[in-house]
Amino acid sequence: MNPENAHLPLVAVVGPTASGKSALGVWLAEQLGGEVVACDSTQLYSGFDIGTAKHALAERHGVPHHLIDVLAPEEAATAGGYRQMALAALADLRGRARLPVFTVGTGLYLRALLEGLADLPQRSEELRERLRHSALEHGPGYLHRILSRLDGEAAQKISAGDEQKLIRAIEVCLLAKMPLTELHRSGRAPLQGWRVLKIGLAPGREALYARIHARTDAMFANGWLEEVRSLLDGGLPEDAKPFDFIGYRELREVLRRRLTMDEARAAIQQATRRYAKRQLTWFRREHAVHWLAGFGDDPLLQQEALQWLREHGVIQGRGAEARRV
RNA sequence: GGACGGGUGGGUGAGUGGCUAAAACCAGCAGACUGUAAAUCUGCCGCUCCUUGCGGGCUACGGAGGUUCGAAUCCUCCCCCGUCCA
Repeated sequence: MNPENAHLPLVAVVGPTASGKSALGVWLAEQLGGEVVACDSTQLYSGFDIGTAKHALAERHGVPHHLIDVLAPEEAATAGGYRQMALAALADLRGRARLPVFTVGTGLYLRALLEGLADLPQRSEELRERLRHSALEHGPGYLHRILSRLDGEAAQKISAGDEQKLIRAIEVCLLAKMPLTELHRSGRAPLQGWRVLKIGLAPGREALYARIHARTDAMFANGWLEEVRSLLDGGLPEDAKPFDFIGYRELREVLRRRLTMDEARAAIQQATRRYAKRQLTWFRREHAVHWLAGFGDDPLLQQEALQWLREHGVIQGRGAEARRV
């Protein structure tokens, strides 16, 4: 087999927020000669550090991290864009014979990378604006009726209340001049040349929630509010995409004096709990995940993870040897 | 001590005689999701039984009685909370 196409191992650590994905990712990378690749829609943005739980340099233990701080706050993250960047990162790692260790919070992005995306038109802000406008004029149900006409099958799958998904579906149909369903049928291009090993972190619900609460408090103590203040003082528009992220929107409201710190804290903890739940729902459906019950910073769990990877052909201090696997 | 106002399901809070296991919202649980995904959306949400049905039973609107064919809704007394007057 020619090395360019050899199936090299790729590790993906999935799990809900605050389950210790980064800690496990760094540790595994250290043990196995790898580098961390973040798969997180929020860590993509530079400047938004505390609330997105980016590892500080010291916590990275010298392990290179990729796909963190690669977008300016004014830019828009998308699944397709992430896929492109991740493919580039993978090519780089392959060239240097390093093991990629993905830390995955955004399930959609991982799926976009591994399974590919159908070849669909990109979003068009102008078209979306027009659709939103006529939706307002014609009242509820309008977008759903439009989609039914363009693509009945897609309309059945999307709830009439889900404006965001309806708009994307309509947008695709109009721009491609073809039903979305048909475009989906033409298939996607899955990732080639990598053998994916997924490890899932599944701490108990109560313990996870407790961590979420504690982490929120720690973020507050680390000057999260100050970070938000300086982002806004630096001239960033209040409606920049990252201000939609959990915590950033609440702290923006604190600075506008529409929320007290205590209210913000409670709202953030709650939103984070719900987010973790949605992640769990998504990851439960992910195929072939090796689930470990606990947190990623637990040494015992780390050993288990390492053991499992070894059993599956990931070789310590890999590099040239791994190519022979 | 007196005068009002109020006590409703985990929370807020609608409901002033039957259409009410009780609006709405929140929380919670479950789920969907191929380019906004830390987003967006959907379902369930007192207990229980079965032949899982716009099905049956039980419990529920501070407490105890009462009126009524029927009460969260009306009456009586009691308890508690708030405001005001002494």
